[in-house]
Amino acid sequence: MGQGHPPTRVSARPTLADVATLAGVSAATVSRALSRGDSVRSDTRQRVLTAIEALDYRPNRAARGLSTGRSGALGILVPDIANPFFAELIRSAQAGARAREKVLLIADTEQSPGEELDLLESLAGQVDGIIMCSPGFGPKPPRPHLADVPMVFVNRRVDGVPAVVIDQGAIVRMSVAHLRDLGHKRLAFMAGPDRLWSSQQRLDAVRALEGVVGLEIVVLGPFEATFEGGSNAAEPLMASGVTGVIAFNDVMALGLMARLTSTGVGVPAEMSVVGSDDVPLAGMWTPTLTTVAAPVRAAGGSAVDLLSALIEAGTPAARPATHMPGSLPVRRIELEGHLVVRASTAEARA
Amino acid sequence: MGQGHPPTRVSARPTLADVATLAGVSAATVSRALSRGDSVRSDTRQRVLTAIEALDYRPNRAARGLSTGRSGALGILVPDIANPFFAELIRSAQAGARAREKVLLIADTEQSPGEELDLLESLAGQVDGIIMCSPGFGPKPPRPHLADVPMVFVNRRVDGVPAVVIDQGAIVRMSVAHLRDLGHKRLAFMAGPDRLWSSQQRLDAVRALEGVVGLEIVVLGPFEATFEGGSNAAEPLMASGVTGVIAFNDVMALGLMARLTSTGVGVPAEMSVVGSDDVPLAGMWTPTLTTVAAPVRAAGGSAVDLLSALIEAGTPAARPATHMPGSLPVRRIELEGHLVVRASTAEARA
DNA sequence: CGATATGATGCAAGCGCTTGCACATCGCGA
DNA sequence: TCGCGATGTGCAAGCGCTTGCATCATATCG
Repeated sequence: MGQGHPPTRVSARPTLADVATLAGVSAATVSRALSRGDSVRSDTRQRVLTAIEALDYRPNRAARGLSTGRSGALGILVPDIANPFFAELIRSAQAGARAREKVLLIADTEQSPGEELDLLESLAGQVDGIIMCSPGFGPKPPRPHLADVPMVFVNRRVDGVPAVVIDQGAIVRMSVAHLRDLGHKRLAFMAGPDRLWSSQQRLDAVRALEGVVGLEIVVLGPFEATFEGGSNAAEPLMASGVTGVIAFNDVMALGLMARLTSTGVGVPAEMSVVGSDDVPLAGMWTPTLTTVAAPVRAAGGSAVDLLSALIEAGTPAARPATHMPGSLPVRRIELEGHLVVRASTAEARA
Repeated sequence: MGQGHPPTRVSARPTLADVATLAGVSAATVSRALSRGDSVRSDTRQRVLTAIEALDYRPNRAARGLSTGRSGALGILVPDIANPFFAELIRSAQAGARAREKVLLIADTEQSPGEELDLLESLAGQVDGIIMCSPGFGPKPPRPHLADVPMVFVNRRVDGVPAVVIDQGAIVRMSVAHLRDLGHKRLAFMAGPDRLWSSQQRLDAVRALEGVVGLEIVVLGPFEATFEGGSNAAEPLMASGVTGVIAFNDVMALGLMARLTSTGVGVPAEMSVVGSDDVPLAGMWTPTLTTVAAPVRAAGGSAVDLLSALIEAGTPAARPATHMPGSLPVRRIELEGHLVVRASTAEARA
């Protein structure tokens, strides 16, 4: 390509130049009218806009990208698309991206840490910034050239990397308060995998609560953050002699309830169960699950906002905060969930 | 951008030219070594490859795209990312895309037909081809300029548009055969939404089966293809007096079972239930669900294959089959699922 | 009323790559 | 020995856009 067609433009898509011609201005003006609408007289812009409309012109992203050095794409790395939590996160991120006329590249690590690095690298080459929802590898992005692409974490706090986090302590406190209000005295906390930041945070919150609220909390686990993991918790749970349990997330709670029910333990009659996230299934299960709804949509949107700000600022996330103090965007957004009371919790037996 | 830096290249990413210099050849040669490896002497290519390695060079997609007119991206339009069926489809499509060094742009219509058109249009501008899994609008892509981008449908048959379909008749036949083998004489078929191609196909298959296999099949519905939709089918189902039911998909089957169980109807003791798709949840439910597993991974992979072939052929899907007969790629791929027997089906009561 | 600051527009270069064509080189048969 | 087709490389144009600078028209001031 790139060679001299004899000037037989058949019916190719219109270009900037076509618009310019029709509007009677130069390509530069059209370009400016499109980007920073200022610096073009408003009647000129009007003419340009009309021409664009008339030709049904749409800018060529590749050309723009080549010129600006930005692809107009954002990447998001998740551990599992099928997980409703991440599916929802993706949706909201996508909505945010669309609103900014950017596209979202989704990479699914399928829970594999090895894959994760690979994907991260290949993403890094194609996008202007990355939203990391995958909790896989250690605290620092390993390969040096990755440091060049702005990045924000979701539900993971790493020194100096901007993040959107859901307040894990609040989740625990809400759950505990709910159960306490129902008269439960002895509670269990079903821990998720140690490697998850959110899991550690919850544990910390639990520990901070032990004793001080006049009830006993026993920690079970860790268990895998899956349906199966939840099932596996049933036995130790029953052995612990508590009347209420707080699960690390809904899927585990569901697994737990399934096992409980099938072994003849009544929920909530004999055991109250609280989940976390409020996945759609939580409202469909029998019994429906009391849970702390995660502000997922907000999280996705915020992540995109934050990332965009970072990109705008041309800040490769790791730049030392020496120069231009104060000019950096917010580097951390904290969100809070809310309790959704359903049928899996009830008053403690007298 | 695009302006004369005083030649102070700081530490920008290496370009083709850098590689060329290091390898002692021209940029053209490097380019050729990278694309069609023939037409370059093998020792030359070796030198080029070494240089690439040394510089950790990676081609700039925008530049390539601008030059070739191809973005190297594929689009996939799904009605719901969170639906495990589509999540899996996306995964396999993504794997296929990756293998071809292409990226996958995912668009989620969130079940809204209006949104769908919008998304389709905006996708069309950014990708080389589209995989349509969303069953929304009528038989023909509406806007004319969409006809320019190659497209393949999944589980939807449209005149002249290439497609990957899962044999719906086979699903019905397997399910029926299974129940018949268990001694059931009167069966119900729980229909999905009329607008779905797959739903219509199943209905046709059911009708074709009525009578001929010596059993009675009553058709219920249509119901929405959701958990709730399944629940709603419980009442008419019990009224129909059958002993076995074939649900349009797993999610509906699960909804049905939940309602059945909660109203005291034993599954499978009093009612055998067969689903379709084999979503992960099917194996976790109580009781576990007998279902016809859909060859989803194969479908995703095939869709990418088919689409790539189409793109390669430069065939905008609608070109009349006049010239170059036989040179067109396969236009339809048919896949078959298989029965997974679990605990939701049992022998008919004597 | 001429000099000057200001804002709007055009010019043209260049982003990093692909590719048609021209050219050099080689081996071969005549 | 020369001519000739292959074969392998290089040249340079151009993909559609952005943007620094020059230019020009207009508003502002002395």
